[in-house]
Amino acid sequence: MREQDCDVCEQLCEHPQSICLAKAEMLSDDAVHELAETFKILGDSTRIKILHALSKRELCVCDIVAVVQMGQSAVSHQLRLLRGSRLVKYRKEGKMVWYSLDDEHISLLLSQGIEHIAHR
Amino acid sequence: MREQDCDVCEQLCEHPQSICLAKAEMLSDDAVHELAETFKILGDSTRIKILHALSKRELCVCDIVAVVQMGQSAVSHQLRLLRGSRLVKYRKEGKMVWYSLDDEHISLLLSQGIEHIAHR
DNA sequence: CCAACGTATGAATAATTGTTCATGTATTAA
DNA sequence: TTAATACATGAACAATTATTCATACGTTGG
Repeated sequence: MREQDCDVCEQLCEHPQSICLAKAEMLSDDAVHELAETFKILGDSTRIKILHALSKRELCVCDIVAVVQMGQSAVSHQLRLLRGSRLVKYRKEGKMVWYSLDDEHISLLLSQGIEHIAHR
Repeated sequence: MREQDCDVCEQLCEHPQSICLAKAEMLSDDAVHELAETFKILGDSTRIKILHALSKRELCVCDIVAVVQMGQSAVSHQLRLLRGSRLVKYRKEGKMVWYSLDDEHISLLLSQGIEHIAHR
């Protein structure tokens, strides 16, 4: 989209071209929503601990419980959310369920976040 | 830390070495909290829209209002949160305040997230 | 089959969060 | 100075969320 394609109507403080371009480039509602959902899932201390632990090695649920020091039920609820956002995957082995990060994206997202907070 | 450094006490389903290693590698409470806070801020549709728009160009508040189509007050509140997490920076020019992403990390975080949701 | 273990889930509650409304502050122009 | 504009903020309310408790499910060993 070229800047010229944007209607230019003079109005108070607004900058119509910027607004029009920004609207044109906007992500779809679905994408925005899914993105927000994903980050929302990342936005919890318990889940960050779980993900960070899983970024090093596969763990079964009761190991995760021991690592993050929360109740088994609470951990299971969080794991469900993490599965729902495809941030973790799992495999069953008898009674146990082994969790790991869904792919390397997730590790990258985490490190990117760690870099952000490290930068001051 | 070597695996051998970990106490190995037999216990139900737990894998003491994994647990011990995971605990040793754990992020500090502060880091975990700050990381979670940062992602939590990213985890809202309105703020995603704002950040995505700002990833293309600097915008003043009333442009942002027009782009995300929310009340000025709501946008201001969200901008405050974004400033608080150092996700955006701003400069004043007369009556207007121009916002932009704080640094390239933020863009990367966004694209990383977009890649994640794109991967199905 | 039964009991025990590892994990998942529904309901309830407490805490957190987003938006709106009303109002406040800072800057500019008249 | 006054009025208008651009933006920020406090309080209140509705909506969402995390944890706990109780219980259910699925697998294994006896």
